Amino acid sequence: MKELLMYFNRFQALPKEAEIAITEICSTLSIKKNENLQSIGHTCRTIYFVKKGIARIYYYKDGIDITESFSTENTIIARVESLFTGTPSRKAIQIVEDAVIVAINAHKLFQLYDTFPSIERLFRKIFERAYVETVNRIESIQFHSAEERYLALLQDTPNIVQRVPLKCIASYLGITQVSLSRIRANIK
Amino acid sequence: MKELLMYFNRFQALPKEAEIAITEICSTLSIKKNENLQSIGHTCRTIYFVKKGIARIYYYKDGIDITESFSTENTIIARVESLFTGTPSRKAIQIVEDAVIVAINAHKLFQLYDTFPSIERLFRKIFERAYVETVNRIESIQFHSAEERYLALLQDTPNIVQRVPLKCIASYLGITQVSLSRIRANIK
DNA sequence: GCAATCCTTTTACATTTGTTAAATAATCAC
DNA sequence: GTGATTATTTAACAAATGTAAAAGGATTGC
Repeated sequence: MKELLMYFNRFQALPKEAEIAITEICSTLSIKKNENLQSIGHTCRTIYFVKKGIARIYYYKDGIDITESFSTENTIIARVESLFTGTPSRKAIQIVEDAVIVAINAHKLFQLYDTFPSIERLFRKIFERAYVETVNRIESIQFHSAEERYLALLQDTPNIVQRVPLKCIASYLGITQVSLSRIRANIK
Repeated sequence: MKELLMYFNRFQALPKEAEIAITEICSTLSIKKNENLQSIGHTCRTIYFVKKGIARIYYYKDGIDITESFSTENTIIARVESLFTGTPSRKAIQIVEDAVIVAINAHKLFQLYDTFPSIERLFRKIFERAYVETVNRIESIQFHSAEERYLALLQDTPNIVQRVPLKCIASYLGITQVSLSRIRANIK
C-alpha cells in the first residue's frame, strides 16, 4: 500500500486519519495475464491502482477489439465514463501482463469525501490531471500522422511498446495492425 | 447570473452563502464576434460560462488554425490544460458569434474551495463530466469515419453546424475543409 | 453600391490508410 | 518437444483523405 500512498502524496498531502481511512477501503489483488479485472456491461464501482504489471481498458467496435488506454506501474485506471455517470460500461479492464493491483471501493471512497475534504481534493486533482492528459491525447490523435503517434508513444512510454502486443498498440493508436507493421518496417 | 446559478444547481446544490461568494468573483462581459477572449501564450486563470453566443478554443498547428472545441449557451469553457497545470496555454479562446460571457476568477475560485467544500464539490463534478465527454470524444474521433462524425455533430448540436463557419467545423472534426465539402456534397 | 476580403465548393492528382489473404514467426498447452 | 494457436509481417488492391489551385458565393467596410 506504500506505493499508493506515495502516489497520492504527489497530488495532495493527507492527514494520517485520512490515509488510514483510504487504506481500509482498498484491497490488493494478484491477477494473471489475459484475465479480466472488470467485464463489459457492469457499472464501474472500483478505481484501480497498478502496483505491478500492465492493464488496459478495451471494448468492441463492430466486433473488433479496441484498446482505449494502458496503465502501467504507479498509475490509476478506471472506466470513468461509467464511474462518473453510474451507467453500465461497454468497456472492460484486462490484465496484459501479470499484475498486482490495488482496488479502491469507489462507493466507500465517495462516502469518505464527506468526512475528509482532503480525500475529495486528492481525487479531484487526480482526475483533473487525467482530464488534461485526455485533452492532450485528442490533439495527438487528430493532428499527428499514425507514424508520428507511434514514434511519440515509443518516446514517451517505450516500455508499453515493448511489453504489450502490437495489435493492442495499433488499436490504441487508432490504426490497423497492418498499418502499424508498415510504419515499423518504414522506420528501420 | 441567474443562468449560471441554475447551471451550477444541476450539478450540486449550494448554500446561499456559497452562491453569493461565487457571484462576487464573477463578472459579465459582452464580446463581439472574432474578438479573442483569451490569447495564446497566457496562462489560463479564468473559467468562462457562455450566457449567449458561441465561443471556441483554437490553436495553430503548422500555421493552420485548428478548433479544439465549441461552447454555446449554458456551457462552461476553459483551457484546462493550462488552468490545471499552471503553464502558459498554446491555445486561445475566440468569440465566434456575438456573446455574453460570465468570467469566473479561477484563482479566487480555488480559494473559495477552502471555505466552501460544496463549491469544490461543484467544480469537481463539472470537470468530471467534462472529462467523460472528452473520453467519449476520443472514441468518436478514432473509430468513426469523417462522414459519421459530421453526421453525429449535425444530430447532436445542429445549431453549432448552422452558426459556425465550416472551416472551424472541419478542423474540429479533424479533417480539411475540402474533405468536409466533399462529405456535405455526398449527403445531399 | 462596389471593391475587397473571406468562405465554400470543385477539380485533379498524390498520399495515407484500410481490406483481404497469405506467409512467417513466436508462443502456448500438453 | 510438438502441434496448435496466436502474433506479426508482407503483398496487392481499394477507399478515404490530403494538397494545391481555381472558381463561385457571401459578407464586410467604406
